[in-house]
Formats: sequence, structure tokens, C-alpha cells
Amino acid sequence: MRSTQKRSQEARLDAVFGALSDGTRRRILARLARGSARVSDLAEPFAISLPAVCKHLDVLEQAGLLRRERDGRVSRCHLDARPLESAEAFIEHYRVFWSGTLEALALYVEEPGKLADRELADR
Amino acid sequence: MRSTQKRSQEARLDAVFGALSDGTRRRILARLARGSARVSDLAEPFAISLPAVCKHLDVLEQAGLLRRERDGRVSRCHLDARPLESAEAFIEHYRVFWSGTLEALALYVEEPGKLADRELADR
DNA sequence: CTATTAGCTAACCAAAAGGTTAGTAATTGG
DNA sequence: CCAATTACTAACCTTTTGGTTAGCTAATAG
Repeated sequence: MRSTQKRSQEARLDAVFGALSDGTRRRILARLARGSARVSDLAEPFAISLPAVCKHLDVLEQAGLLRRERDGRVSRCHLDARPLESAEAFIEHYRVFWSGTLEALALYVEEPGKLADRELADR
Repeated sequence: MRSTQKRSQEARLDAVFGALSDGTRRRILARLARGSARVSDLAEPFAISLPAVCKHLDVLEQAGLLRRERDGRVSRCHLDARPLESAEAFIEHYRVFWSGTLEALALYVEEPGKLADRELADR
């Protein structure tokens, strides 16, 4: 139960960060943020083949970041940004380590383990 | 100058998100958040070989998330979370799409392009 | 009806990712 | 000095990734 939950959350993070690790996919997400679009519209800015774009869409869909809604011969693609929330939550734990105000980091250094044990427990 | 001092922001995001897309590397980062550690210490929790861990450390180092400081035969590894700031900045642009308060999203829908053109221009 | 269009599969390819074992270099403990 | 430890390369293997071309299906325009 706990381990199952943990695994799936880990797999979700794998998929989301993996999806974000490619510039083409990030550009597709940026395009979708302006509104839903057809596959051909999404493919238009790129110098790669349509099937290659389809594979990128598959990756985004697997990560839960894109939904496809088939209407006739047209697939309309929508952004679903919700999986980004867990990705940002992960990164957010490290904010203290880059934050301009070093008070929090100093606090951490003085009391090691306190912050880490609470927010960075093995996951 | 041999080392590329200024790396494109896109390549940096590729590297950072790619580094985060693996659970082993995320666990290594979590460990480093508790303090610097030797390579063997980092490897200890994992059922993989030491060279495999070294490769993960290489990936993290390439992404700028880890610094190695050789002291004798020991490499001491330090977290450098600063590259996460740009990763979070990227994700942050999409917060409006998952945020609980839907006012901003509604605003966006009413005036498409306004928000997107300002914050999500393909870079 | 026919031709075109939109989106996909299938099959293939090269390169990268993630792992292994074996071996090497340098440092350190006995 | 000798042996063990630490971290790393080198070489190799398998799977995944990101791309291709060719071909297929379903829907639509004329």
C-alpha cells in the first residue's frame, strides 16, 4: 500500500521530468498554453516529421500533461498542467538551498536534519 | 577557452530535467540535501554497482546539481541546487493552469494570448 | 464516388541511457 | 613495504529514445 503509492508517485515524477527534458516537448507545452491545437498545428513549427511529433505527444500524454480529443479526423490537443504540481513540489523542497535569503540555509546548517528529515525523507 | 562558460538555457533545462527524471538520482539529491557525502556513502543505499552510481553522479554534475571535491582518495560531493531555480521558473509559468483559484485561468480564456505571449514565448 | 487530408502504426535505424565486470591509479592503514 | 580502500575508466551489453519512411484508416471536400 504505502510502497505501491510511493512507486506510482515515483513513476509519475519519472514521466513528468522525462517529458520536460526535451526542448521540442517544452515548446509544444508552451504552444498548448496558448490554447488547444490540432496535431498538425503543433507540428508546424518543427523541422521533424509528423510521426516524430506524434511520438512527442505520446510522451506528453503518458506523463499526463496532454489530453487528446478526437473529433472526426482531427485530434484536438489540450494542456493538462496538473502533473506539474508534483514536479514543482519536488523542486520546491530545495528552494532553501538556492534562495537569496540565506537565513533559512544558515538555520539548516545549525540544525541539520531538522528540515531534511521533515521534507526530504527517502521517497 | 575550452570549457563552455555560457551554456544555452535550453541545454541547461534539458540537463536539469533529464537529471531529475531518474529516481536514483532524485534520492541522491535528497541525501545530499542532508549534507555533503562521499561517493561510497551515496552508493550505500542502492543495489547497483559503484560505477553505476558514479555515472549518476556524472549526470548530476553535468546538470550542475553536484560538485565533487577530491580530497586524497575520497571525493566529497556537495549539492548545488541553483540550477533548480530555472527549472522551477519554467514550471512556474504553468501554475495558473493548475492553481485552485480559477480566476486567472478564466481571465486567460477571456483574453487569450495576453498571458501566454508575455510569459510563455518559445525560447 | 473519388481524391485529399489528418493522424496514426509499423518497421527500421543510430545514438544515448543505464547497467554490468574487470582493471587501474592514488591514498592510506597496519 | 604491503595490502586494502576509494573512486574512477574501459569495454561491453541491453533497452530506450528520437528520428526516419512507408503504408493504413477514417473523415471530408469537390
